[in-house]
Amino acid sequence: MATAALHRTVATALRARIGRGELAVGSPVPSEAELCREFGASRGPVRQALAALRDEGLIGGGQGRRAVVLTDVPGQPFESFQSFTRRAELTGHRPGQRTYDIDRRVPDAPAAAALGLGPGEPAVVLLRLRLLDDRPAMVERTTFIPSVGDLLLDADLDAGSIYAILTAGGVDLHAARHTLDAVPADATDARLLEVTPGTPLLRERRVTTDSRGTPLEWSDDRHRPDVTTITLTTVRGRS
Amino acid sequence: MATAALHRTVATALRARIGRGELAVGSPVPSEAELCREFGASRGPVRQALAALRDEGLIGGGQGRRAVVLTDVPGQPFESFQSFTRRAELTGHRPGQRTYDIDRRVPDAPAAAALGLGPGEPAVVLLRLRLLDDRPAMVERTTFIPSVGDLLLDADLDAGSIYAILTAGGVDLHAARHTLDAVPADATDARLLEVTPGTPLLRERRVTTDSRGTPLEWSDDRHRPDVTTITLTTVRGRS
DNA sequence: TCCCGGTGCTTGTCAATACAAGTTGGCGTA
DNA sequence: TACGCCAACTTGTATTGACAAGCACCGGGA
Repeated sequence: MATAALHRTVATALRARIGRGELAVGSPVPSEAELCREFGASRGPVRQALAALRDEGLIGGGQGRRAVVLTDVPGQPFESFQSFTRRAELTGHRPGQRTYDIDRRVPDAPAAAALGLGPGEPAVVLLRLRLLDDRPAMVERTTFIPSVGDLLLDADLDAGSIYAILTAGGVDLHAARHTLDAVPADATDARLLEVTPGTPLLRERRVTTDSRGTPLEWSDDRHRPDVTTITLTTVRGRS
Repeated sequence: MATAALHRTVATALRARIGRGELAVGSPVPSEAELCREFGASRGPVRQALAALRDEGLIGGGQGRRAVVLTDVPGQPFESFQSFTRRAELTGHRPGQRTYDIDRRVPDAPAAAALGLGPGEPAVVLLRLRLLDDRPAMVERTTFIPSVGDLLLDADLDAGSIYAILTAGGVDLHAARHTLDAVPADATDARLLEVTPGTPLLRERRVTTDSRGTPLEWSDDRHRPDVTTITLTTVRGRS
């Protein structure tokens, strides 16, 4: 962290300017040449930084045209997708949590399958309710492989973000595959989220892997749609 | 299409190899040096191609480590997120559609707001049912700004993909912002999707913009969760 | 046997340069 | 005035070269 890579420095600076409104939505981003002069960099790192912002949907543009600020709302990149706490903070709300159960035991079949565990192999299973400004927002049923989950057994789960605990513990959360659909609230969902059974809930099932493709975590999250929604931006890429 | 850019060529070739299983899941991707030799390219374009696959979640890896194939299922990049037809084809299903209404008129308030239209300004409003293997899958309520929607008024909407018609007509669909939640089926949803009213549906609201940030299209899509789900992959980026 | 360290390979970062391709705006002409 | 063309600017693409940082493996020494 001593001296960050140049392209990260540029990207972070531009993100900050957009966030502060210094670069307003609709206004043009400084040209590559200007950014090169300002940061004393060559075009390589500057273009890397701009490509990152482009992928996040913050800026648009095209060949021959100056890039333009499209929005100042970041479109749920990986970190805020992974961490309820982070997402809440970014949107200006207060996150909370109530842990109902955490235990080391044999997980149910879908979890075992997603994590690639053989029958009878144990895992760390978690049931947690997430709150947004003290209102029930999401029920979290998460299963971790033992080497990851063991980091959580001794931690104070009602204190903060699991994501923060894991990354601080050196866990390499690299990619996640999400499947979204809608389900009626079952009895447990209804009780914890304080809705009537059958209420439509947004379900997000997810498996998170490290950079080698090893599954680390499987989760079945159910959102109260009047409290939390999922927003994301997609950008026309190469293909 | 005469001669594609080199980095696109490399990316497309690698995607194809992964799709065909030639590069199996879990196996290492050829090193940058090998790809340079194979395609007669320098490291720049090769690295650009690998970065694209990394963003799509197809490969993982890290400094000093060979990249590894993570999955052979592409994680809904922009195109397949935008086009029901494309998504269906990629997953091996047969798309269909029934157009119930298309008209030029003043849109409802949410649509007008999303498209930045003043009160009384007209737009092209569409109501369509999408089918997957002849089963009702999704109700599409889409509103286009006039310059875009006019391309559709004369087209045969039951023939193919709107996305294809628009891009062929030179429309610059660049980025989309999606908001996902769950709602109970209303009377129209229930009739078209052949479910009982109140059934939980996955709702996707989306505004698509061009590369300057001008809104082109607003849509409220409701999915039957037992027929279609939304899957996507997120990758830990820079930030 | 186990651990340590070195070595070579691989990816990450950056510079300087060159040309292609597209956009924008202004100038001159019809 | 209106149109078209050209010049300047901007981004896209690609090369070459260089060094840093991390990883995997193998061999030697304790």
